[in-house]
Amino acid sequence: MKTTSTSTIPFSSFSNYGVLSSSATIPFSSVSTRRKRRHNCVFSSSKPPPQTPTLPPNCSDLGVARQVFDETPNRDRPIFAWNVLMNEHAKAGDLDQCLSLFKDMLEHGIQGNPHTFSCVLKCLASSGSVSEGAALHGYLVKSGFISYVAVGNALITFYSKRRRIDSALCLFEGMLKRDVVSWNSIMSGCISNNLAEKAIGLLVKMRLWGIDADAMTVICVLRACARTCFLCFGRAVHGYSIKSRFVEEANVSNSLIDMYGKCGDSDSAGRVFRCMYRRTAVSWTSMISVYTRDGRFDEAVDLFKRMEEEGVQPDAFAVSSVLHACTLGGSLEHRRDVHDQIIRIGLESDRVVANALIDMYAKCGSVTDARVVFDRIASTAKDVVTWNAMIGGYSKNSLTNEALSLFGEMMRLQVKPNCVTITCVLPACASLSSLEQGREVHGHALRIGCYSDMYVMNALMDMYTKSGALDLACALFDRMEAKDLLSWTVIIAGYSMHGHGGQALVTFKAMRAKAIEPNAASFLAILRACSHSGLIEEGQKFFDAMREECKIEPEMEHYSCMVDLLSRAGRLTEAYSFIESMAVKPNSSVWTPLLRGCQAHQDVKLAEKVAERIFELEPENAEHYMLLANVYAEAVRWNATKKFIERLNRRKGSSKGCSWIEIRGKAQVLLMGTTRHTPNPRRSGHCWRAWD
DNA sequence: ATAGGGTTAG
Repeated sequence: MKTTSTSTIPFSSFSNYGVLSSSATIPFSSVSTRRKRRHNCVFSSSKPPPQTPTLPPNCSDLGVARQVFDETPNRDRPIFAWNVLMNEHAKAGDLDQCLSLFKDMLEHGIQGNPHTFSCVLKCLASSGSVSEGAALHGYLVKSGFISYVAVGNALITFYSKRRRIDSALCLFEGMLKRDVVSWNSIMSGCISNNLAEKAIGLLVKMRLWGIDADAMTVICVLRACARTCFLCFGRAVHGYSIKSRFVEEANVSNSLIDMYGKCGDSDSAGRVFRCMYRRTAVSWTSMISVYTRDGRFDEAVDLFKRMEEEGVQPDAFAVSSVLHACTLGGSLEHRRDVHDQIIRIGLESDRVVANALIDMYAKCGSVTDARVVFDRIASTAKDVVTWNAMIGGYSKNSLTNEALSLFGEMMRLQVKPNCVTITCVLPACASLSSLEQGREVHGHALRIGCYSDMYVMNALMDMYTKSGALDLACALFDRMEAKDLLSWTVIIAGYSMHGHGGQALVTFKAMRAKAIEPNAASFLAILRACSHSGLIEEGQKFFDAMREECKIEPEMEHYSCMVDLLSRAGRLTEAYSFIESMAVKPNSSVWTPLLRGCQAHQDVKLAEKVAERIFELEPENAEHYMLLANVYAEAVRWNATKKFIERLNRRKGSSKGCSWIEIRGKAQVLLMGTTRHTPNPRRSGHCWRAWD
């Protein structure tokens, strides 16, 4: 080892080794044994008849093999036969069969060999309990099998996959013999257990130990770079993989694309993609995701279309990722094209694809289309994601009753909800202010055990504040050990909603004291609190702090909140000049609070001026005319009211009729006709309405 | 024996 002096930058220790001569030409031709994805057809129309122990059709000889094996007397069954059968069962995805064979083996007093144990550990890693694996670990130590590297490696993977990275690390440190696979396994375990930095540290150590990296090492390190956004190190690894010719391996290039994309360098990702000698479906999928992450949705969709043209059959992954691009920003035409292509390829019946389709249609506002896909999936084939996507779709589109009734159906069918389900359905309870339903969902959350899920806790608090139970929201807030920005924002908005402006201010300060940086939404919450409680100076201070200290550009809602704040306090001219000074063109939501202020403070002259600006912006919205009519009425300007209403009724093409009556010395304006712009009943103020 | 790509939440 002569590289110790340059080891501060790990890559330099790479470059000292140059090209790895022995394994450079055909480094990993044998690694391509990837688990085959089973294609689950979920649509009821094409459902195959149910059969109990399912074996893939091309593996029916496994059944025969098993039969022969079972009929053979134990003394004639070599250990090799046990291992082969166990491996085949594991490969077919039948882990129970594999494990029960192992138990039979032990009962027959047959001692396994390293192959047996790595197979069993693989099964336990994907389905078993930690205690079973730990028991086996104990046995392996006692029997001495632990000294086989392959056995130790399999144990590392087992502990990593069961999220016991400490045990994996402890085992790794204690290993007497380690090979590349040991290092790759522990690095990969660290990465999937959120210890990507540790993985990079391990790589440095590995180089110091003089162990040569292989293609898998490069793939692991690239994943660590992607996780930590360590672009410069990722570039160094790229350089190394060119020198070592690992880059010729499609899997390495795919990881490079992913790394560049996740580090925000989509141009480099594109360069790697274009330079590839042979692109696999994974390469295309990775590149589609890179463009999607970068907001280049059209390019993502184009790439998907090109994929098939260039002879690579898109799989469920490619399709799901392009659907994600369509969800975030594709045109209607793109969505139709992609859906047609999916049907043509025959992937519409894949469960993940169907779920992505539901999500796409729901997020793009066509809940009906989403529901069509949802209904086409056989009820036995629906998974939690399917239900969540549909319920969440209803929630997001303000179809609260549909969201709640679908959740009810899910419960009736005894589909087990998860934390995501809870966050999908809670907004529906919140928007109905239905404390009863909200509490019921809370009960489900308790039963599932969502108390450590931040999303659920925030959604619960939001629901309680909106259902009038601020005290319950506060109790949850106090009990949370970890609070994020959203938790604070929800509780500040809650105080604001219930008129506790002072408490909102205190909470906002407490949040900043914890070094949590407010965003646009939390500023809106605190501004609303100031406006509702008449805290004018404080509101102005927050508005200035938002722009100057936090460098957040105010959105229309912030402006309208400030106008509301000033207008309520009667500082109407100030509000007017505030609007005039805005950097962006104000819309009607900024003007209307001022018009309401004019009504409350009976400033007819300013009201007329403001109203004309609003009429220009939205001439079709009857609400605005009503507002001005009410200003006149409020100020007991009978003639003006009458004249204005006559003007309204003369308006060409107006489908609405307007009238007014006097009750107890006050004018009440009546609007008749169909409502294109459904008014908010909470804001109706002095007007009465007679619809149709 | 080890690895990479996708979907649902605020």
